[in-house]
Amino acid sequence: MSWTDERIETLRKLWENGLTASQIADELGGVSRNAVIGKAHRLGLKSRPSPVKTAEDNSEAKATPAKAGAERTARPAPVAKPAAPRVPTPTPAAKAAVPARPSAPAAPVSRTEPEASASVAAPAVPPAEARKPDGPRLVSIGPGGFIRQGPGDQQAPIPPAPPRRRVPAKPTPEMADKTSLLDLNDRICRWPMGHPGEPDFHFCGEAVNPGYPYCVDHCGRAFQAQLPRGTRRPPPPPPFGGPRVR
DNA sequence: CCCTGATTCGC
DNA sequence: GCGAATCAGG
Repeated sequence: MSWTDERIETLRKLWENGLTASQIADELGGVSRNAVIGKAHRLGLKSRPSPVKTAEDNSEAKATPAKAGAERTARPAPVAKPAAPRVPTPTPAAKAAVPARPSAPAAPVSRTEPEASASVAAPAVPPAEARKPDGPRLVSIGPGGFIRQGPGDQQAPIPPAPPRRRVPAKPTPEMADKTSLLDLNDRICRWPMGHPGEPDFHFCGEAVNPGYPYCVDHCGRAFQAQLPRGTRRPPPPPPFGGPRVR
């Protein structure tokens, strides 16, 4: 597959949005993570916190001859590589294929800049009960606070891990008016609707509550007032009948 | 092991 | 220019 203007633009956007190279590769489809990184560098997009130390800010680096030899300026032994066509690992099925990883330690929030980052970054996926805006019951009672549910009361089953998509997301008619990952900017609500990987996964798309990454409605869901100190929260139901009383 | 981005270098 | 191979840190 070639780098059309469109694909390059997508790459740019996603890269600057803080998505990982793998995610971008998935999104584009037909390219590898390496291809994305390579292209990004060629485009001059580089520089994002890399796990690998680039700058030799170590003063000892110069002072250590042995280390200097291992430096990548001169590659030691390129050597002949016989037949080692790297097996591209067909489909590691049990991987999450989310556009914006919920678990995101990669939370792009901290990627760009501590300050203005909050608005641009893809958000962590909100608590499960909040993902269904039309759901009747709210279980969250505030930041970090959740009412324990009884055993028979569980609601979110196991999210089956969708396989990684190696094919470009086809714009379907019914998705035409939905807000896709690519449509996100700091002015529209990025509240996820549905689950990443589902065919109709999209984002809210309303105008944001100024200063927040969500619209007014979803700000209300994302940022719930803390209960006053000393407020007793309803005790969780004892598991399986609770402790024996004697 | 998995992931990440960076770099090199044959094509 | 492209991207697989490789490196190196987390």
